[in-house]
Amino acid sequence: MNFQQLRSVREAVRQGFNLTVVAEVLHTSQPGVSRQIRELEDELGIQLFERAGKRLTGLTPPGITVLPIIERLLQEAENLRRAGQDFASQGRGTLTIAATHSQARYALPLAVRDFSLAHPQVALHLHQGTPQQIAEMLLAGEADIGVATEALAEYPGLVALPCYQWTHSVIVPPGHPLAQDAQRGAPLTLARLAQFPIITYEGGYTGRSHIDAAFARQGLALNLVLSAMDADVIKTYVELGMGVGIIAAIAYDEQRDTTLAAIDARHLFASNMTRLAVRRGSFLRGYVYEFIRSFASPLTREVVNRAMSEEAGTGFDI
Amino acid sequence: MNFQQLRSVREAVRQGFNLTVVAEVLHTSQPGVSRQIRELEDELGIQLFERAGKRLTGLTPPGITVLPIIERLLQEAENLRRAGQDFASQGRGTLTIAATHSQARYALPLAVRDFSLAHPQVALHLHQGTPQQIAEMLLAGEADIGVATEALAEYPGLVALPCYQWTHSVIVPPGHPLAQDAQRGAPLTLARLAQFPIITYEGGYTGRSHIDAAFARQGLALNLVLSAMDADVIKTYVELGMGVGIIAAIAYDEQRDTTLAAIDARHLFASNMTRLAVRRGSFLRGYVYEFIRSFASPLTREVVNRAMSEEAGTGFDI
DNA sequence: TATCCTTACGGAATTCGTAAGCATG
DNA sequence: CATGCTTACGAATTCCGTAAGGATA
Repeated sequence: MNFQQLRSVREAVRQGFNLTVVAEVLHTSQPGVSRQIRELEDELGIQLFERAGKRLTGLTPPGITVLPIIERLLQEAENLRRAGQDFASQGRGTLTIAATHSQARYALPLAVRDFSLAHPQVALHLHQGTPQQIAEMLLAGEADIGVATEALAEYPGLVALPCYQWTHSVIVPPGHPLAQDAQRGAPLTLARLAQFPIITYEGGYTGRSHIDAAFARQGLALNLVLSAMDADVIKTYVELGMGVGIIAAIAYDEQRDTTLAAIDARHLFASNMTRLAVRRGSFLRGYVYEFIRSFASPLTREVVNRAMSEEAGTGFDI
Repeated sequence: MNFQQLRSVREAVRQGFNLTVVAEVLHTSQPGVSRQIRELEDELGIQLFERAGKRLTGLTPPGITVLPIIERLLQEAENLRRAGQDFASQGRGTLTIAATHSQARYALPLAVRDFSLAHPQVALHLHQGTPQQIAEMLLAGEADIGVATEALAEYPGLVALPCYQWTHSVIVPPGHPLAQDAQRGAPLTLARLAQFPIITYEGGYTGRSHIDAAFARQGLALNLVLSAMDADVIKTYVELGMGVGIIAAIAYDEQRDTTLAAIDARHLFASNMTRLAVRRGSFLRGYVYEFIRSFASPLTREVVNRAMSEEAGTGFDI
């Protein structure tokens, strides 16, 4: 039994049982892969793959049982290598953060700047994507840390840690009827909001689910004129007068956004929990803990380790 | 990175950093072991072992961090092999049970007989030892299942499952004053018991702790004339009139033990919980689950799996 | 001085890629 | 007939054990 055999099996499953592709991915020859798999099957005494003639078509029941063990083995091997690097490279290394636009733009900058000052030797990579893409990157080991408000807590392969809570704000051009309401001290209601065309986040992004839920609960129709993946785009169209924006409160900056007025809307929509996730079972290099800590100070090394060793919870957004 | 390197490191720690011994244990040459370790250190880029001159003296901090990862890797490799055997050998195989004398003699026989009838292809091994030895055997992978009343729940590396509760009985020769008390209907008390020389289990065995605790709680001195590791020995000396025996109630059989009288003592001593333990993270072959089930029917495969995936509890005897 | 680890070296075994063969959609 | 897996074979590499060397308790 050796690691190359295990890699071949794992990759064969990932690549849809096409050994030619596996060989390319593993930078080796196709007969080599074929042999690795056969040798492992022989040593274990079981067929791992269903075969239609010569082609592999899927996993056998033993293969299904054994695959998780193989994946754990390979992950631990990866952990070993990382642990080595962590000690050997005295701070040098790479930190890959996968985040949604909102997080990358409004929540992460301070922590990222501080980290990069404290660890000039660490190359930072900031990837953007949907919450689902972020989760996939973490699971594939392509990112060390994921940050998003949605979805992360629903993957059992990930450990999602609550970072901070935030609420929505409504943004309008100055002089907009809603701005006048606010100046008169009239509290904003969903019914009033429903009278205007709305611009907000794409479905599945940045607390959009809570917006839909609030309108649905009161039986109101959301007159959505435009949806976008980030607050900057939303702001632009609100400035153009296309409608009323609903964005994360943290995305509005009074100093900078002088062409817009913000109205607090925390009483209208359920609050959101932004979570930071890592892959369950990963070895985290020392500076990864430090980044997490500087992003969300309650998340000490101990807290993170405890969460990682706990059983996968039910995990849904608050 | 390969498994032989990992085995060498693990064994070096286990054998007290003596590579000559490691080589013997691994059936290879000493320079081979030396090289395996050096190569792994080179590949990981860190020293795993402290060296005084040429001799290894202990683990470095990186070594301490990395050792648990190595142990997990090797255990998963073992799991993989076992899973293979489980499918390949269609029922054939080996089941090693480590138990205390009491369990082997009084609790296990029925389950063992049933199992051996149901699985004639499985070679059964019944090892006897102290609870500590049983735990060590499980941790070392030398036994599949451990059964004991003491200690097992205190090892975080083990998963201990409660099987059944039992209490103590007092045994005396017929005609003994205590037997006469019982015939008159006078309930047995600790104070009365303290008037006689006592024969019971060795410290650390079969509920002995609860016996000591009961006497201590009432400020009574236990007049221990003899202690033994198993009920059969105790019975023998009670028959000889050397003293009053305190044994597990299950160890007295009215049919067989005609030369002795038993007096229920469940009201005097805290009841005991016999536990079955397996190593945390082990792959259990199908028939292992079946044996567990037949020994303690509430312990279904699902119950066992759930317990194994739970976090290590505080774990002390009830 | 006995124990224990490292280095050096040569033979053996393993490993791997290329080329050819064969089955299947 | 193109795709995809297996078999065959030879070269290169790796692996491992023996023998010798050196440091330490």
